Amino acid sequence: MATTTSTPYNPISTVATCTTSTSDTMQSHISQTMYQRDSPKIATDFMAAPSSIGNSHPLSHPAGPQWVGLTAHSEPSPWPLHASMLSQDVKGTVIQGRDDMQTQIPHRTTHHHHNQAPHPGAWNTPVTTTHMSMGTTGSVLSHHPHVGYAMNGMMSPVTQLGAHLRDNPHNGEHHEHHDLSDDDTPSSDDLEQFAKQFKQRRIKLGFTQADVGLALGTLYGNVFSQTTICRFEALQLSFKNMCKLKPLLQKWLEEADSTTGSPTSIDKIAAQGRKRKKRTSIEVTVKGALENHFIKQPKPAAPEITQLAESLQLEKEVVRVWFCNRRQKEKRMTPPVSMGSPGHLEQLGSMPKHDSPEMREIHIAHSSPSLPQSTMSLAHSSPSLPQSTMSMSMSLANSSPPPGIVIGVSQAAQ
DNA sequence: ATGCATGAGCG
DNA sequence: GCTCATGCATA
Repeated sequence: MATTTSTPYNPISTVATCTTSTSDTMQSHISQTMYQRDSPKIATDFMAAPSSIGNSHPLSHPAGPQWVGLTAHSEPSPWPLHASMLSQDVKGTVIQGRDDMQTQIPHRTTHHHHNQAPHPGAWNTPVTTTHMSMGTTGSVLSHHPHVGYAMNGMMSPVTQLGAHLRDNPHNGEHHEHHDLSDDDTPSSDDLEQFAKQFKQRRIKLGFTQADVGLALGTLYGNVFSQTTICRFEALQLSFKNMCKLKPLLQKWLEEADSTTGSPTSIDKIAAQGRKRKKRTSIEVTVKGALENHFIKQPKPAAPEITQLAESLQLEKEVVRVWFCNRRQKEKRMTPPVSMGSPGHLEQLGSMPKHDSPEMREIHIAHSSPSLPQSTMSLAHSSPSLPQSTMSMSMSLANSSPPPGIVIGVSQAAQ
């Protein structure tokens, strides 16, 4: 059973095999530790990220219009970071002096993201275009394969990944993005490189992921959590999402780079919390069962979910969410590495990844999907299952591993 | 670093 | 009720 710790939310049944649960308060320390290694003890004491920015130029980005367009696309107005805070049940209120980090990151009140593309899976959407003028104007455009993301400055008009054309609602032909002076849709390669470089610089500059997230908030009004920055670096976001964040991070990097040395003035925005359901801890065995179902049916219907939930003694909602998350995970950009056929991925948002030379070891797999444990362990060690491949092949041949199935990917994490 | 959760948007 | 972007809480 799962440990669903009930909370102000729903008094769950009673299943309580708590494994983890209410005693969470102390955990914060742990995470702190982790972060520290990230940041060599920077000047970020407490809330001060070396904000190069603050004093020098809070928001001066030379290229004003740049992602204004972006924002327009996604969020017309800078969010009002309300300091409204609700008390939360548990939560380390401010933690020890230093790291601060995510302790309590504000989550912007309401609106923020509603920038989804009109159609799912359409990476072609001008996510980051400066001005999207492409509506229908068929801009022809150039898809010259040039990769160029410049650290400082703008990126070259990139082009496109040839892989996701298929989703193109228009027929597979991608057109849009014409090169705008700055970046357009970067290629997966660009993103990967940028992410890597970003991480390096960030660490060198002594910032933690959390610092960056906050800085983005003060700089551009867009606060992000440590989680998001982390995922960006690890390419664990959807392609579209990566594209959206890239310009921001790039900008930040430029700022940070140029203003090294200056102290920060980033202030933390008040954090607030809202009652949030306690995280349900699903047991391994149960997870295995869920994984199994997922392989067979990634999108179970309501009744199916209900049934499953019942048999697993989980709340229906928990199961539903689990599937949602699982599906989402499958769409991540991260390396379905060495996929057999990048071209025909289901629709994943995952990009046509090519194996990156450096990290990742691939394990060929083949365990029968019916083994929860194995599945689990795999899932465990490799956060990113080559699901697409996996699920496909698995579902097709439930026990005969097609050649080239990747099962485990271990990425090098800093 | 990642699991489960929330919520806007959408159909 | 799903997808997506995002994040709290955790391991």
